[in-house]
Amino acid sequence: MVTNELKLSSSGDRMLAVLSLFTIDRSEWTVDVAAEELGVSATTAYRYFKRLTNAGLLSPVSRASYVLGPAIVQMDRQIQICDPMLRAGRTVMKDLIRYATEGSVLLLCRLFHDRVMCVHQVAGRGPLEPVSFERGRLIPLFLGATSKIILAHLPPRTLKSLFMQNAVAIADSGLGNTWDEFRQRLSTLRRDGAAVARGELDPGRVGIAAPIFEGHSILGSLSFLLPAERTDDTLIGRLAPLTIAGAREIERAMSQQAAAATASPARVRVAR
Amino acid sequence: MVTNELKLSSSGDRMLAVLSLFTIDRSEWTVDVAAEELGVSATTAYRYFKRLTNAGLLSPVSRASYVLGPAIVQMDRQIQICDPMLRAGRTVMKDLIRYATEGSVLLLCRLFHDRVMCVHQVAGRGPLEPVSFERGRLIPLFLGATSKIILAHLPPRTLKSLFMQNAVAIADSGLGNTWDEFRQRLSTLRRDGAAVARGELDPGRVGIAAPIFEGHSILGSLSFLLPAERTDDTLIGRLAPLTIAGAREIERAMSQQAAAATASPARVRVAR
DNA sequence: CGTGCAATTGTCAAAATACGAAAATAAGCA
DNA sequence: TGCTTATTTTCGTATTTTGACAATTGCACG
Repeated sequence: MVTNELKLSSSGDRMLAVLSLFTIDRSEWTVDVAAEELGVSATTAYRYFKRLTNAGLLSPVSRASYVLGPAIVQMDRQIQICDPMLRAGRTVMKDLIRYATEGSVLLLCRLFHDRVMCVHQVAGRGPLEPVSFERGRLIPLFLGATSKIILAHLPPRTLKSLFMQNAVAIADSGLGNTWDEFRQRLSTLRRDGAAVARGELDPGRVGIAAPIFEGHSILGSLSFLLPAERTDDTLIGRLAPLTIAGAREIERAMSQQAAAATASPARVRVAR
Repeated sequence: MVTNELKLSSSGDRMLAVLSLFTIDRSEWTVDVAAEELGVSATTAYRYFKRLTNAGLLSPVSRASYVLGPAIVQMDRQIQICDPMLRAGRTVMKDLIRYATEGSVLLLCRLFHDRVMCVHQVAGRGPLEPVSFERGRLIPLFLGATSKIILAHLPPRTLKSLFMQNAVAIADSGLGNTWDEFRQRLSTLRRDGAAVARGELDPGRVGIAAPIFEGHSILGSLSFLLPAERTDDTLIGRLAPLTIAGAREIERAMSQQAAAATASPARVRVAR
């Protein structure tokens, strides 16, 4: 029988697996239940929880339950302040949003395992319909411009195995029914330099996404989300090059940061 | 010789200690340097980094460096959405901020080890001077109204050991020069139900803080930060009871949440 | 202010694995 | 292509981890 549980060979991995139990749907765990879920004894589960609590990654709440802890909030702040892509992206995005029509949003996203995560979001002028793809949320690699342009730049062997395991999802999202079709579509995306998708994630929105690289490997993407009713091909034709240019700017800013960091050891000046 | 390094007896703890290497001042680490800092072999450090990277807690960046990873952003979102105190606090704070003068801020803070962390912040109307105590940031237990009101409600034995180890910091922050004075001041704070401090963290601000409990143990505090020039005793006299009432509301909302969660297993309904 | 029940922390020997050193690969870079 | 640096493997040994059980703590409830 094939299980889709991750094979965890070492004890350290098992302890970290505790963290992945905590999801939005199940945000509180008791030690007992977690022990059962993980397939370890209660004693061991208590040990894991204690360590994670000491590290601040978990925090006890009333009556024997635990939730994710404050160290996460702290580290998130650190990422906000220090993460190279986020730092570079923030500046560029603040600038770029001015070109957007009312009700638009800019997203900065990042590849994470086999999905894509939004790490920053800048809203434009005007009333804003809610964006379902908010900061911290994961979406599949096959849905939306944001994801597709990242997908298109994954290494061939990764693509092959993704295709094998997700043929249905891939067909559903219009990326082709055969491996050859799939390869073809992605190749086109790469040539165009940007992906455009209509209403794949949020019904009322059009997405335009450009890839962000570090060296030769794909890191994430920068995308415009525009209100569908006010978006035609002319607008897309104008904003696509802008998005691509923005992505290049982010890359440039990142490599400059990296160079500066090498010259004098990486220190960001901030109030502590 | 006394070292102030944490004694880490187990391997799991050592692995988690990797995470605490990452600070705002040193947000990028190479495996080699981290290995040296942790006092483990390079091989072991590679193992730790690999595990943490698999869990998404770290993320490689160019040229052999690592930074905190995307799982943290994801978990932070989860906390934003699910954390009982944050959920309860958000609602109450949005309401409460209306009572504040221009340029005010409301903070929701939480005890974390021997410090206090801001977990949520709501700005009032009007131009806002920067608040140094922003979300995710830690401050000592002895500085500012926010901290002092939490300190005042720690269990006696904790207070005793805190006093022993921080006599200087405590004296500096006006909490007393002797154990008896210290006890006296804290007792007064407890009786008042709220702490008031002027310019202890940000020079131009006055803080009014009320404690938030869960059961009998102190969890955190709710505080108003007001612009000092527009704040007199009359205003403080009005806002202090409001702050206290807000804290009680948060407690009530939390216990209601907990009750609801027990009735039907804890699930928060959110778009995924 | 006990009493009882659940939560949590020791104890200990067997079993698993983490450890470091050195060698082997892989990955940039010129 | 070579060269340097980063990362993974290998392997025998020492250390930890693990789980069953016992002991203890800590609330909640009367």
